[in-house]
Amino acid sequence: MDIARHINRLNPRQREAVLHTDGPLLVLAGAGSGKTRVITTRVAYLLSQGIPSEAVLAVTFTNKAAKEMRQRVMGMLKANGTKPPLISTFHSLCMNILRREIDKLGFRRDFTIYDTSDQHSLIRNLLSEIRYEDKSFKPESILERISMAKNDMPLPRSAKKDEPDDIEVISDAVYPKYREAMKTLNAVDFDDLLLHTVKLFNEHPAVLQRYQDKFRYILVDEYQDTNRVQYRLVSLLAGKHRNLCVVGDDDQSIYGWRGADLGNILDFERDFPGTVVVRLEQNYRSFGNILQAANGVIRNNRQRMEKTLRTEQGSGPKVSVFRADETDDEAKWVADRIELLKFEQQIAYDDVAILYRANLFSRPFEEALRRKRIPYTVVGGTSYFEQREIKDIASYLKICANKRDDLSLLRVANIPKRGLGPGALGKLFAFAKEHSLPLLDACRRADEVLDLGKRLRNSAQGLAELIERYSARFAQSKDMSNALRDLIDEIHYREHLHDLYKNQQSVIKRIEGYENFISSLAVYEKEEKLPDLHGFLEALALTDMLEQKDETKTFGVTLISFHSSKGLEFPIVFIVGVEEGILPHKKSIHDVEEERRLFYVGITRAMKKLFITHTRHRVKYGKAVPSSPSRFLEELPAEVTQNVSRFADDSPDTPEKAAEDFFKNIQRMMQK
DNA sequence: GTTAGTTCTGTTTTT
DNA sequence: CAGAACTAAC
Repeated sequence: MDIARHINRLNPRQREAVLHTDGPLLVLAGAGSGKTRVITTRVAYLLSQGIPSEAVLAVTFTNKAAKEMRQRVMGMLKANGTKPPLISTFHSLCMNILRREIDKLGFRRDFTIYDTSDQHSLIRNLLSEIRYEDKSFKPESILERISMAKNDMPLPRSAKKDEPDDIEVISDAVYPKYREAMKTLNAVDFDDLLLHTVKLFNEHPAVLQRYQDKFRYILVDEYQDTNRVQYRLVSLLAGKHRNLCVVGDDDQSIYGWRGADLGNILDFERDFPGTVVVRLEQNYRSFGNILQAANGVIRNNRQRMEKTLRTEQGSGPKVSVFRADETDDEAKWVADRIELLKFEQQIAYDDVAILYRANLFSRPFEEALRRKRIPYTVVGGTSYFEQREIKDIASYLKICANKRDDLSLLRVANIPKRGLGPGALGKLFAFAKEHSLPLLDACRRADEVLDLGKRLRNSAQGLAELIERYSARFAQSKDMSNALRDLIDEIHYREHLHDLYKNQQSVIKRIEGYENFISSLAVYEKEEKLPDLHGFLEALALTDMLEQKDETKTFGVTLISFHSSKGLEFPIVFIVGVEEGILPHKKSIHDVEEERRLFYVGITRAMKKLFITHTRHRVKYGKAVPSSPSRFLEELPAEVTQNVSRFADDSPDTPEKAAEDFFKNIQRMMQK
């Protein structure tokens, strides 16, 4: 059979991971050890053993990973026409469970998903409700604390335990109100998707059992990134049949700050007795010197499972370390080097990546590359969904889909201007509260709202009528994209944009934005078997369906953060800004080990040649300040690195030295 | 109800 | 320095 061929090509460890189908299995997959291949082959193998597709579940974090896995599994299965199993992100898995079962928790099945900015505005509303006027609190820090609480993270109580600081007090006050509000709004946030599912399983054992018996074989990718709630979810689901395979690399755990709990992977053996551990340490990606650099660095972490990456490739060139005088020199040097590589070694620009700690460091490199006419793409940045016109239109759809979603109604109530400003809405809102009605109903019954002018009553009723009418039209699920277009026309949204922005260019951009949105609705309708508005809004919240157009092909040199680079590989890698305060970032200094892992992730992206750069002076907010080399540089084994700085010494940064270096530098330039 | 001036802040990111 | 968010004056 076909599958045997795939299995034969694996190394012994990999094969072990594939063939161990029953009972708990922990696969510690080092960087570049062929992890995806193992996972895919394992899934295909399970199916070839006669296990029905429906009994297999693979969970990932991102849609991208899910998609990739799906494609590769399908590629292996295509010959024998087996149905692919469910490969899903944590969130869409929970979404699908809740869509069926959430009424058991007192929500309606037409619930809405709130994204971060929805949460943001809810918090703001709640704060003003408590009449908390102090503006020094950012809603996002409250949100952060709420999210931490939900994910059961030990909250960093103020170091001294005498009295909780203000942000704690206010968060503790807001949290219960937040939960309450979410329930009346019939909305759940991203954390809730997971949390409610766990709650559902805990409170309804029969439901849990149904899913346990359905998914008899479970696989979790990137297990080192799971948080406590995800851990609980997985334990519950796999609790009965215990055929749980988790794959991950504790050394690549770089999401502690958003709740990932390294303990999940470190304690897996303890939590699941009888676990078989497979270590994949054979690396197929990088030359030996790069691996030695990586091993040398990660060795310094205490909290980890011992592993050492090996390769059968040669050692390759040494890791070059360059020290620039300041930010622009660093960028210029990198650009020069890339150009040189291109000419001397016929390297394609696509093979090169520049990695940094924070996105804002991309600027000088963009500039330097542009000056040299070197093509590049910056990965990361603001997402499409943040755009105003998208939010506006999406809010209209949300209120049509879930008539209790006051927040979305609030957002669109005065877009375009209907005279429903804060004053009028406040009165409507008070009325709604008084009669415990959704805001939409309050608008419909605006006649009964005292001290509201006639015009405003008409406005509110008109709005309610509009929403009801389109809601009914969308509910028919026929030709939703045309309905949306009519809605946009009817509210004169285009004209609204013209009023809002005097710059023609940006108006055109935004019109393109919503046109794009409409066509993605059209695409959704065409591709989905049973399209409905909820399905579309889910896809919108849970997938990257809108920004997938240019994902696969990056052009030229790739500029990317360490975090986003995880999982990728490049023949040539530049790691830049490796300085104290940046690579162990000053705000993350409490978890130096995670910062070290970040560096490790960066190093292990490189296949053939790695450059590491740092500067003596960094331009920060317009001013140059002295900057010292990262402590991690000392951890690079000397035998695999070479210093390629103009000044070979590692002298401290005294004025005398600086002058001397300057002089040497001049001399060098004269010799050229 | 807007628009221009002002203050403030400044990691990492996915769902 | 630069972008966001907020305030004060039209």
